[in-house]
Amino acid sequence: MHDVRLLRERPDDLRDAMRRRGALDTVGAEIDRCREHDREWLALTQAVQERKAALNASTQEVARRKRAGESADDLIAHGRALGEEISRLDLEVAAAEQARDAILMQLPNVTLPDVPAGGEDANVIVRGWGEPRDSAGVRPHWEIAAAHGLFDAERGAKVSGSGFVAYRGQGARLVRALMNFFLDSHADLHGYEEVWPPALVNRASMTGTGQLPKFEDDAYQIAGDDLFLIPTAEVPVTNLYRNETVDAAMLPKGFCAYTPCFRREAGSAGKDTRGILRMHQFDKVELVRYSTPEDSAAQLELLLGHAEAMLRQLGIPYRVKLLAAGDTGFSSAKTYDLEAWAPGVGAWLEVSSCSTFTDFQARRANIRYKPAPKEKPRFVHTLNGSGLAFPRTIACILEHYQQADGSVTVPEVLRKYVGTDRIG
RNA sequence: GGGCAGGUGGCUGAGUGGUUGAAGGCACCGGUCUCGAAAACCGGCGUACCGGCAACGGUAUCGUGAGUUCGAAUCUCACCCUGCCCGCCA
Repeated sequence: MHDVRLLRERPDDLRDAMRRRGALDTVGAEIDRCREHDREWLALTQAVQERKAALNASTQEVARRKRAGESADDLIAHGRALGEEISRLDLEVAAAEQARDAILMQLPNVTLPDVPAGGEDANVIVRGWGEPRDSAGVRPHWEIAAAHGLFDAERGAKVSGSGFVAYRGQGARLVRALMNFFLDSHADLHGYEEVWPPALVNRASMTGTGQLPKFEDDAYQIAGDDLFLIPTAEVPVTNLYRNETVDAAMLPKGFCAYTPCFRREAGSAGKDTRGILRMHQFDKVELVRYSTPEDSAAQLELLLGHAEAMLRQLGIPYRVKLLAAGDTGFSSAKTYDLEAWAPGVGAWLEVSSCSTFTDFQARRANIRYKPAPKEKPRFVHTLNGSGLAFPRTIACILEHYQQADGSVTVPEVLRKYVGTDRIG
């Protein structure tokens, strides 16, 4: 959610931000309508406040006269008429405000100056790490998994539907190993506080981080209880401090959390659907950071480094991609994707997405901090990134560490968690 | 899920439908006093929005939303949350 003042005072900056995302064609007219609603809201607000002041004065006079034992019938009639007018105006104010905010809530965040304008063609590979393995002779992860019984897509589909798998045997063990390895690393080495949050959240939380109202169709909703299955731990963890003013001494603050993630993936049928690359339910360890506005750019690099460390520890080659404005998510101001090399499918797989949301989420969720005891509270900046998403990491491990005999060498750092140095 | 009791400012805690944005206390800030501090005393002390260069003025705000009324913290309804008891459950 943007500050209304951006709309009111610097509409050209807002328009320019939408242009860099390639979204001006679709939202340009909306911005104009939004400004019109705002002007209307302002005029109506002033009109209704004037009448409320008059009514309050009249009411005081009624009270005074009653105490004095005088008649106030004329004022009461006057008040009744004013009250009716106020009721009408109040409805109009609310309508204008709602129309304005409905548009404002649907406008994506303004990207930072160092984010390239344009669509995905303008994405920039910032750096790479490791030697991508030659694809020749490397089987895709689903074949390896099938050979060793690591996950069961057929029965997952029977139990739940397509897009769900049951990890089994060493596959299930690998999931648990990743969970422990990631959480141990972030909590013990990178200084994050470990959180085990709720996996069902309410509407206010989903709105706070930007999933609602625009992307309601992407989320699973619980029938009968206005609750949603979380699409990422970002939602419950960022919303931990919703409607709070945090202690400035707490910043910067990092949380790491393992959760399953649930996504309807409406509209993405057929894309990357082989194996476990795109699931309705998957596991992820998420990193969430709160920072001051001044510090958030540096915090994003720090966060990115923590996610990268996981791939380095696992020994999986990857590259860092800075997303162009048009490819950057709705709430994000700047996003780096971490793409790991999967030689079996011959593709770079997005295993992490690290973003700064500036004050976009904090404004929606009303998360503030007091810079100094006497100063006014300011919105914090929120950041988050995967550290890492499990299924694609598993795909990369199975393919990168695949041996000629079809077995898979377990990455050094995972051996104590998996309990073996070889799968299959 | 059923029953009971509650939700008031940073905290605590009053509040007969009519100068209640809200007593009192604590905390906090400024001042007097003091070598300094404490105590005492005096004064100040929420937030958001609108108008104004500003001083300041206005509107809203007592869990949330609706309603009754000239006027609601106070009355009505719904919902949310907290505590306790019962039931159920890992």
